[in-house]
Amino acid sequence: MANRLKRDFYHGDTYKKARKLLGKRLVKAQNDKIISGEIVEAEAYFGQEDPPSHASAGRTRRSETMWKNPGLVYVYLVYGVHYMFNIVTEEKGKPGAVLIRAVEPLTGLQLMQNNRESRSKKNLTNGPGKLTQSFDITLAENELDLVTSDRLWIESGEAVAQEKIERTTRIGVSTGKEKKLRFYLKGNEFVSPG
DNA sequence: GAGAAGATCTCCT
DNA sequence: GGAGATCTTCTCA
Repeated sequence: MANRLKRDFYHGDTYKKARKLLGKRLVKAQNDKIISGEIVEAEAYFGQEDPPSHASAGRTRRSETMWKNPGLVYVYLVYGVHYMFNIVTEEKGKPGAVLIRAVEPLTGLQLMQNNRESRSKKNLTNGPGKLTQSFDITLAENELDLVTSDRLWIESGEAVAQEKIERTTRIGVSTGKEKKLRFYLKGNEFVSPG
């Protein structure tokens, strides 16, 4: 836990944070066991000027977390089936978040397979709905603070070379498709199929 | 209080 | 490659 990212990492431009989160380690404590994975894919979501972002509709009960302190976790349910895991960025009072779309499993493989009822390793975390299942992230984790929580946090990992980062348009959104706000590690097999 | 839509995954053909 | 699952949240009456 020594390498845990501090508040100032999350504070600031969402676009840059999405890119910088690649290569970092997402860590979850579950029943005294540790689950962790390297972030290999992320997307940036802004505020009012970004149609697919929940924040574009204004401050509502669901999206209120995006206006709160950077470093908080924003979790919500899509299609009544899958949880999405986001990290709040920007300063307090300004909406912004980074959606974690995929991670590469590092530790706790057994737990992940139990949480997802045993699939192939590659299928555990190569998509936003899958990784929340593997990490056992639900609405109960909404508004957790990654800086102070003792069950969910992010650690710094190996530095990622600029040329290994690919930038494309976001996936699964119906508006604002033209913006290239999705980042992923080139060639990594745990990046979502899209 | 009812109706519609959604930042996805899985199974089936 | 396509549809169904399944429920929270928001909008409008």
